[in-house]
Order: sequence, then structure tokens, then C-alpha cells
Amino acid sequence: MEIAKAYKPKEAEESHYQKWEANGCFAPEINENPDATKYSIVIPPPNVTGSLHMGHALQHTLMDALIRRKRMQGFKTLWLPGTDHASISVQRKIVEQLRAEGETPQKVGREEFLRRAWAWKELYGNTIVEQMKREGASVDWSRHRFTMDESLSKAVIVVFCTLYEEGWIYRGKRIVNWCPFDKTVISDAEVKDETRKDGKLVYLQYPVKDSDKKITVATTRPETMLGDTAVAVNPSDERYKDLIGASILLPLTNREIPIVADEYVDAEFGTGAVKITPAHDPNDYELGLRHNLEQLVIMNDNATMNAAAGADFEGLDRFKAREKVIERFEELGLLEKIDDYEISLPVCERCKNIIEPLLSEQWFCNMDEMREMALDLMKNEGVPHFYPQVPHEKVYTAWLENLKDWTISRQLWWGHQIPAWYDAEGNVFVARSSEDAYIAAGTGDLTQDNDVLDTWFSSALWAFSTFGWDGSEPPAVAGGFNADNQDAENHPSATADGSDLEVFSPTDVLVTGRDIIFLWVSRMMMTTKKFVNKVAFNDAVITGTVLGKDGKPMSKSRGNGVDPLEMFDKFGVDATRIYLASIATGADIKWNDTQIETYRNFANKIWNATRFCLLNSEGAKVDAESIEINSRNETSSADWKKKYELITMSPDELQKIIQKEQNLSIADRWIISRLNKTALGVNRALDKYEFHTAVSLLYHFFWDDFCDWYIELVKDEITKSEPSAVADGLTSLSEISNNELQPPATADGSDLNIEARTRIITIIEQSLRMLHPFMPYLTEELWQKLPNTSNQLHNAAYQSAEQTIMLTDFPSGDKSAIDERAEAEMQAVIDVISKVRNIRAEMQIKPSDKPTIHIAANADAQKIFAQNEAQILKLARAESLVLSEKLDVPKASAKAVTTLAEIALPLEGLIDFEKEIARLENQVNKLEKENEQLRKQLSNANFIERAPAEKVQGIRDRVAEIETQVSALRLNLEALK
RNA sequence: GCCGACUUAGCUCAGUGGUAGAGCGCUCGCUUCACACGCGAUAGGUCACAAGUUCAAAUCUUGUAGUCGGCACCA
Repeated sequence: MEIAKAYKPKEAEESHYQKWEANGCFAPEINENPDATKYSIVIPPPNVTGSLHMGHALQHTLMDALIRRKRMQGFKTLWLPGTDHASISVQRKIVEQLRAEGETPQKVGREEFLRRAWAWKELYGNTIVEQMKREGASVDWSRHRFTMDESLSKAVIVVFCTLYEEGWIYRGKRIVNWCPFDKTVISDAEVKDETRKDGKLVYLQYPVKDSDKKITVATTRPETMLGDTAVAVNPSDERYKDLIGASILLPLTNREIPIVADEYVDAEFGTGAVKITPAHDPNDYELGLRHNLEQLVIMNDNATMNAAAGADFEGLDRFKAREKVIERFEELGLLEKIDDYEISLPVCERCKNIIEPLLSEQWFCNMDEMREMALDLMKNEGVPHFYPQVPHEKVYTAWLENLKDWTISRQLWWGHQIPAWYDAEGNVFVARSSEDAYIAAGTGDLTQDNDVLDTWFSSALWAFSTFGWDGSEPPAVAGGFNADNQDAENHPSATADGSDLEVFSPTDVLVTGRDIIFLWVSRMMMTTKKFVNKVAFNDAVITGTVLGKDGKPMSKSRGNGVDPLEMFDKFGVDATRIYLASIATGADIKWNDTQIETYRNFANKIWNATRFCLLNSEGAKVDAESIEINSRNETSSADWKKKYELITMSPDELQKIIQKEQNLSIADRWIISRLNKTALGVNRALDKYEFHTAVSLLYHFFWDDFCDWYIELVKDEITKSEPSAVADGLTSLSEISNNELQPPATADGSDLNIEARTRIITIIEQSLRMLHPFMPYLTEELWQKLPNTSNQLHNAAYQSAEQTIMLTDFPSGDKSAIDERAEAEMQAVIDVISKVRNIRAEMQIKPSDKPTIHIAANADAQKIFAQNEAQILKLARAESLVLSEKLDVPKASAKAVTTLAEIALPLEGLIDFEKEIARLENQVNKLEKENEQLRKQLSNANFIERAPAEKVQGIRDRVAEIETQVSALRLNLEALK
């Protein structure tokens, strides 16, 4: 088999995805087990205008890892993909497109505009979807949904009408957040605050009518004075008491406005007198209502001044008008002063333009009922369970508690048009269709509302509208959410019909960013509870933000963005994915190229380790039994005895034979123990969404344990063509037991250690399975190359599927396969090798020089070292091993101590005594330092008394160990001096 | 103004009561027959600061400083 020397990601990424999809691996229907538990995730639908960014890549990686593991575990998994119609963004694209042609939306009309929008969506709307395929995302494309699909749109209409009929949705005139760039209202949740240090507080003097007095008001938006309809003061403010009820002659306008008293005014702030612009400020609006003030709108929808602002100002941009107002006041001698003022401005989340508070008639959704539903879920059931819980649960709850009405209409054309019709008199008819509206109105002469719904209105339904809910099904359970109103027609719900809605809802987990917890997560919880009486999802994994190298959020304007596709090209999809998983701690993280390189190297390491095993795989195959400790032990206790009962044998001898047949060296039992520990840890971590822990466990198991130690320890066994002593003994036994792994003869007649090869291949295979959810391409590529892999290795739920690693059983880890004794014994061997290597490095012994290693240890430990003699000699590059109770070596020896042994390397002529003394002293110092700390603890009577006995004993043992080692090192030092 | 998070090795970050960790970087050595995207061996930290709780604190409590976030206010 020809295998490239280095992993080439692109080759692996080329074909597997297509094959997986073509074979139906992504769809839940691949699961043949009728009793399989479902596991479902809906994707946060990316905007059709979007292209893949690092945040998507991160979230998709996590979702895919979760889905792939569950699928391998035999769950009936569905990861549902889709896209969001993104009202404003698409609208903006089309407006730009029209502008380029010298057209405007108004000129071409709504119909043409929408035609173009759909065409745009068809052409570009799948960009991100295609990019997701590159990621390896195992989503079920047959269930792809778009928020403006027919059934999803129907769901929107039903929800709107239901909420309207129940009185939660209403139309009203309010101060709203107006974006002059997008020319639409936006909701509070879409407004961000931006602090500006260069703000100004302008003090304007208003002359009082029939008086020479003037009242000074302070404002950050002087242009709004053109819409002032009062000046307000605090009723108890002595300075203005006599002016209450008097009138102001409002400069520049020829209008006369009252001076009113209101508790809202803070006498301490500014001048204590406030200009009141009810149509352009929410507080002024409220105050205006209390005092019956006129509401004078002075701006157009693009934030230029309108006729009401006066002929001098009409048509001026709001900021130009601001300048001009200040100029004119100065000319009139009414400009008192201008102070510098740090101000926070509301800006549009998407286009960053400054929001204009504006009086406007809009549709609103009263959130009282749904807020309570969401709060109840959180308080009674703790749903959704946020990961990480802190701070999200608290922030989410606090937000809900203070939730105000939601502005749901938008002055846009692209989106779900509001199902409300008006007759000539302006009467409104909300209906599920125009026909229904005509019937209700008794006339066909109706006009539908021009506005569309907030994009988040349809995404709020995503957790059930995507499963086919369109409100047409009658409820299976009457009411349940509203005791007063159990009208079935108004409360469609799930039916027990095996539909996707019944099977896959509620979803298991939502993975998303913290920026849309309010906009989306909360609203899905609410609407899903209200309309299908289920939770939308049980868990909510909130990822941190991937920041640029400068520690700031990635953005085009900052130029600090990192394109996932570039990373895919440069480092490979798998490296990028596992890197992203490794940083998924929930905290924000700075992008770091060197870290992704680490995982690129890791991918190459996996490739090469597998390559090595494959180059030595003749006669071997993947065989789970080869690494199953348990079944073998069971065999040994019962069957084996039976098998050999005719043979006269002492129990010890029998045990020996069993051990030989098992052919499991300390290294084997050690790596099997490590493998199972890793599997248990990885599963435990993923169950808690601790992706970084899972990755770290896999990384270190594979690289450190498997590659650096296991492969090196068994290398000879695997590569040597002549049979080892152990394997030799195996031959005859295998015949007795009909062992199918009986070593065949190779072409040149030499025997191979098939068992060892099978074992290492099997360990590789298990490792690849565990790595698969993070590195799907690499693992599939390699798995397909392993000898005798087939769909026999699949989880029982996928027995008839085309062979692929993605349907193999995910290793669960076997607690009983953990062998602490083997791990300790292996550690003793590793310690010896490391110490010898340390001596070699410090004494600068050439690689070609092969010293003799003397080890002094007790009988048990000697046995361990004897069993691993070949490995110790090879890995420590030594000639021979001398085992004894006590060291007997020349003075010119370098020495070291481990927990179980004293080590000496006779280095006649090679040793530098100064260096050796320094080396030993260094070790003594380290141990003494540790010892000092431990003894301090032991000398504390309170510690002895109160700490757990186990802990105290542990420290006593360690002290004893240190002292043994120190005295040994001291003796060595004395000998040198 | 209120609430919260963070501060650990040169860098980027793990680590929730019991001997301080990883990757990268640094230093030294190695064309050791899977891998130089590699192998081996070192060095490097008063865990922001201060006080407290505890036999024991990076970890719990309080305070201080800095960084960042959410909410409110913003005449």
C-alpha cells in the first residue's frame, strides 16, 4: 500500500462528504433501530446574505461533533440545516442593485422588488450552505428549511393571527427606534449603545412670554427644539416656581409653548429646565401624554427635517440642522454655552447609523404571557440549561423580567408581509388569508399592510416550524398553556403521528453565540412553549466569541478577520475543527495561528502513526477482541480451565499459559487501560459540553501515550519478521485453542507477530473513532485504509449501511479495563528510560554510545524491568541491563533514582564529575524543597488531626519516598567528592 | 449607576480546596529504519494586589486595581 509521507487534507476532503451524503448517512432514516432514542439539533439559520465566518465554523464544529458522536452511539440523529431570509440585509442588497441601475424601490414597485429579491436569494442565498459542506457538517440536507418556505410562512401567519386574536399583538403609536439608513423601525434588542466622548451639551435660552426672563434648557440634540411643545421643570424647583403655567416664545418657530411642572425633571441636572419634544423622545412622549402636549414630528424617514421644522430647515439633514440651530441661536444671542459631554448614542446594530427616536404607528407584541412562560420554564424546570450556566442563566432571567413590548413591524418589503388588511375607513382586519379578510370586512376593497414582520419573528418559530408545524394540525392535548382559552383552533399542537414534530421536538441542544440569546434563544423558548407546548431545547451551549489577534471582535472595518475557508486551505478542515473545539470553553478567545498549527501537526501525527501501523499490518486486521481484557479474563477463569483440565498443571503454570495466550505485555495492558480511561473521559466531557477537555484527552492519549510510548515499546514486535519468544510459545497454544489469529507464514517463510499487529491496528481504529466527531475527513480516510474494516464494525443500528467510520460504535470506555497496576508498572519503566535519557543528555553521550544500565530494585520491580528489558535497552539506547538488589558500579558512574529503582550508568572516561555533582545536587535540591513543604504540613498538629487520614498517609508516604531517594542521591554525591 | 466575567510561564490559554499544567516560543542534543508538521532533554510562574475563612486557598469570602461584557440612564 502506498501511503503519502505527510497528510494532505485536500485529498481526504475531496470525496468523503459526497459519499456520506449520497449514502444517506446524515439523515435520521439511516438508523435501522425502531427503538432508537432521537437526538436533534436545529442550526441557528445563517442569513442568506452571509458568508461563513469563524463564529459559524466554531458553532458548526461543536454541533457536528455532538451529532456525530450521538449518531455513532446509535441515536436517531437529526441536525436540521436552514437559512434565514434576513429582511434588512437582503432589502439593502436589492436597494443597492437598483441604485446601480438608477432605479429606486418606489419606482420599480413592490412586485418587481420582490422578484429581484427572490432571484438574488436563489443566486447567492446558498453560499453559506455550500461552505458548510466543506466544513463536513453532517446536516440532513433533505430537511433544509428557509424561513420563507411556504409552510414556515404559514406558521408565521398562524402565530401572528393567534396572538392578535388573543390580544397580545396590537397596533399602536409609540416612540420607536428609527433607523434613517434602513428607513425602518427596529426593536430595542437591535439597538446598541455607543459611547462618544466628543458629545456636546448645548445650552439654549428660551424667552418667556410677557417677561424679560429667559429659561435655559440643555440638550444634546439642539435640532429637536424645532419640535418642542413645552418646557418642563420640577414642581418643587424654587427657581422656576413662578414661571409654571407661563409660556415660552420658542425661537426660530414663532410658536408659543407652555412651561409645565413634572416630577420627571431632575432639578439637579443641567439647568433644571427640560425642553420637551414628545414626538422625538420617549421620556418627553410620556410627559407629553401627562400634560396633553402636542406631538410634532419634524423629521422625514431619512432623518432630514420636514416642513413642520420650518421653511428654513426643511430638507436639511438632522446634523446640518443641528449646526444651523446653534448658529441661529448664537445670532439671536440666545446661545448660552456649549459644554463637552460624554454621551452614549443608540446605533443600529447592523448598519451602525445613529437611531432616531421617532413617533410612529407600528405593530407591537405584548410579551407578558410569553415572558411568564419562559420564566416559569427557567424557574421550575431550569430550562434551558445554559452551558456555561454563569453568567447566561442570570442575564437571561433578568432580561426576561424586564422585557417590554416587542416592535414587530418593519418598513421593508422582503419578509413576511403582515396579514392585516385595511378598508377605506382604515378599519383593520387581521386574517389568515386575504379571502378571510374580505369575508370579515364584507368587501374585497381592502389594502394589505405594507410592512413585513421582524426577521426574528419567523426565526422565533424555528424550533417547530422547521418540523412541519404550520398551525393546521388540531392539538393533541387541549389547552395546556392557557386555562381560559382552550379553543382548539387557536392552539394547534403536535399530534402523535410520527411526524418530525412529534419525533424530533423538543430538540436536545442549541449551540449559539451570546449575542442572540435575547433576540432568538429566548423567543424560541417562548413561542415553542406557547404553540406546541414543549420546550424548544433542553440545553443551550453558548460559545465565546472568537476575537482577532488584537483581542477585538473580528470585523471587516478592523481588518482583523480570519476567514475559515483560508484556514481550511492552509491547515485543513480537520485541524481547524479540532482547534476550534479545543478553544470552546465558553470564554472569548483570541485567534492564534500557532495553535491551529499544533492541530495541523496533530493531524499529521495521526496520519503517520496510522501509516506506520499500516506498513506493518500484513496478516493483521481490526479485531476488538484483541484489546478486550474482560472477555479474556472470563475465558481464563472458566473456559480455559476446562480446556486444560486434562493437562496436569499447577495453577501457577496454568496462569502463565493463560497470560501467554493473552499475550498481553505490561505495555499492552497499560495502553488498553489508557485507551479506556480516555474513552470514559471523552464521553464524560462531551456529555457536559466540555469540548476542550475531550480534545485535550484525545491529543495527549494519542500523541504521548500511543505514539511516544506504545508504538516505540512494541515497535520491534511489530516490525521484526522473526517471531518473538512470546509469540513463539503462542503457536502451539493457538493450535489447541483453534485461535483464528494463528500466525501464517509470510512469503519469505518468516513468522509475523500477528497478535501484536492486530492489537495496535485495533487501538488505532478505536482512536480514530473517538477522533472522528472532531476530525471527520482524516479519520474516514485512514479508517478506510485499515485492514478488513467493514460495516461489521458499525453500531448495531447501521448494520446494512455502506461501510464508514461515521457509523461505527463510539467507544464508551470500559471501567473494568482500567488497570492501575499496569499503569504503575509501565510508569516505572518509563521513569527508568527517562532517567537514563536525562543522564545521556546532560553528560552529552553520543547516540551511538551504548552504555550498560545497572538497576537496583526489589524483586517485584526487577521482574517488571526484566520483562521490558528489550524496550528499555532500545529506548534508552543501552547495551545491556544489569538487575540486582544493590548497585555495584564503579565510581565513574552517573546515577539517578526513581520511585522503584536506583539507576547507574558506568561512564568510564565519559563522565564529567563536576557536571554529575551539579546534576545530582539539582535533583536533591528539588526533592528537598518538596520535602520541606510536606514536613511543614506534617508538623502541624491540626493537619494531622483534621485532614482526612488518607491525605495524611499520602504525604507520609511521599516523605518516606523522598527521603529514600535523597539519601541514595547523597550517598552517590559523597562517593563522587 | 446596577449586575457580571476575567487577571495563571515570554505568548495564547486549561486548571473550583490537598506537591502549579498544555501548546507555541526559548536553550541543548539528534538525518534513531511512521512522522523535522519529527524525536529526546532542560529552563521558565509569590497563580493581579490586600485582608479573611480553613489543618490546607490559584481555587471559597470581602476589598482594591486593571481589562471586558450586559442592563439602566443619557435634558
